Amino acid sequence: MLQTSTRQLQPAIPAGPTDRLAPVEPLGVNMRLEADKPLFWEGDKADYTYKIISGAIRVCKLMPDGRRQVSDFFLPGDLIGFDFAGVHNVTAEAIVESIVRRYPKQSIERVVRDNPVMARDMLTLAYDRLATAQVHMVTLGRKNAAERIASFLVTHAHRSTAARRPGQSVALPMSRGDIADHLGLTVETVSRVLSRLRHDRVIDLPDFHTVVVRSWEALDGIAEGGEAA
Amino acid sequence: MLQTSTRQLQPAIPAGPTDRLAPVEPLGVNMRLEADKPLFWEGDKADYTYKIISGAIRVCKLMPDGRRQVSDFFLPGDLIGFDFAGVHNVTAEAIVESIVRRYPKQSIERVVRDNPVMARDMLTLAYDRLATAQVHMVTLGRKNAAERIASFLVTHAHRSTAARRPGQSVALPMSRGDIADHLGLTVETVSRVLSRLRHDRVIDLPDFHTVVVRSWEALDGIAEGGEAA
DNA sequence: CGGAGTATTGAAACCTATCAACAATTGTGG
DNA sequence: CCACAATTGTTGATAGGTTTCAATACTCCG
Repeated sequence: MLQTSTRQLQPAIPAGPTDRLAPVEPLGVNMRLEADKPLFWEGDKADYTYKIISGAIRVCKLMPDGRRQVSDFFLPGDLIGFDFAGVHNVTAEAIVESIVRRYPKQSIERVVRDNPVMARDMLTLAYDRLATAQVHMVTLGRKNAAERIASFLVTHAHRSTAARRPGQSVALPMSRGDIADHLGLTVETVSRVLSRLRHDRVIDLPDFHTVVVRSWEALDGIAEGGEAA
Repeated sequence: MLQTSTRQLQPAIPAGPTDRLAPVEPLGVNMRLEADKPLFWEGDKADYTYKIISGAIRVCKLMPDGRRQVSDFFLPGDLIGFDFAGVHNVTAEAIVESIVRRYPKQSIERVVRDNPVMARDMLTLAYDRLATAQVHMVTLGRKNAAERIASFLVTHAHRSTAARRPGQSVALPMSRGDIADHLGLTVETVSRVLSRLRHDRVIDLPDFHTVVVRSWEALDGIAEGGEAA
């Protein structure tokens, strides 16, 4: 289960104009994280919040018998670990070698307390996350394998790539297993559906970690169950 | 698909000691909602936030072809509709005849802006919701039918009932269809699993809307995949 | 009492998981 | 640099759990 790869992603969002952490930026410390190394574990005391500078992070929960659910993937510019309960309720791990900037939660909370605009921003961020989770619950609860994969590709592309033109290449830093655990499928099913999408000329798969989208319309249609899945 | 029942739930949480809305309480207006009537629709402008006084609310999303995912159920004392994006991203409907107290979102935002404690409370609330969603994603993505039903019963009981003793009766205001759409199953599967749990002496089903838990240990075990599901 | 809606139960079909084999890739060390 | 091992991904055959289709029972109300 260990990856020893050293492939690395370039930051898609350099710093972001809407950097909500500007006031605490000087308190941040950059950290380098090797592939598959944890940023924090579920149950850990939540003393820090992190901003992803480069790389990619997966956030997941484990069942006692090892079954895993990846709630979400995070890319450069994203903030994670902002758990207000004092304890992380998910585990965060690097997918590839990543750089994250760590901020003391205490200082963030202070800014939230002193700065109403910041407080509102943080609330907006929290509700954005919740909205994302609600959309993903539809995927997990009501979509078939093809619809799940198509939804994932569209969503992930939307987050990681600005353009959306035919032939657009989308980086998939995560493994098939990560995708499977995100979508409630097995690696075999993920692989089969991707192969079928390639066979149907919807996508190309130049290598394991790249998807070239040939038809966004087809992908959108499949994602929402509009056409033959 | 219409329920015409008039059964009604008594408030389990009368007002709550941790009533976060105390400062805006006077601005609230009570509303009565018939069973199956919407409180708001996905896409509606989010001008109000609501506190459930009595009854039960389901929050859901619909796919174009009618497939439905119920993200969560809410009971007396709960706050809903606190979408900061300005637009509701889910639909909320009464399950049974309910009383909800409506607050202008504007006034809540003002309190959040002026009162740091309130801001922090709202953030905590938002992250509690996110944590709940993350737990439910494990259920949707990685559990089988029996584990899903058991998880739901344990979670719902935890929210609606203080006690947790053998023979404890738990009210299920929602229909089998609501439960199915919450757990990513069909009504038939929900019915079958409940029948099986009754046959296995884990629960009793005196009527459609009541579950008597005979063994919490068994239910907990099944929920986490600990024993034969 | 009757009718509509809801819930239960059964049989068959289907989608995805499981098991298994193989291919491709990556990393290691001679 | 190449051979080898380990990991990851793909593809095939089969099995199994849940859905689908169908029939019946049960409630709630008019």
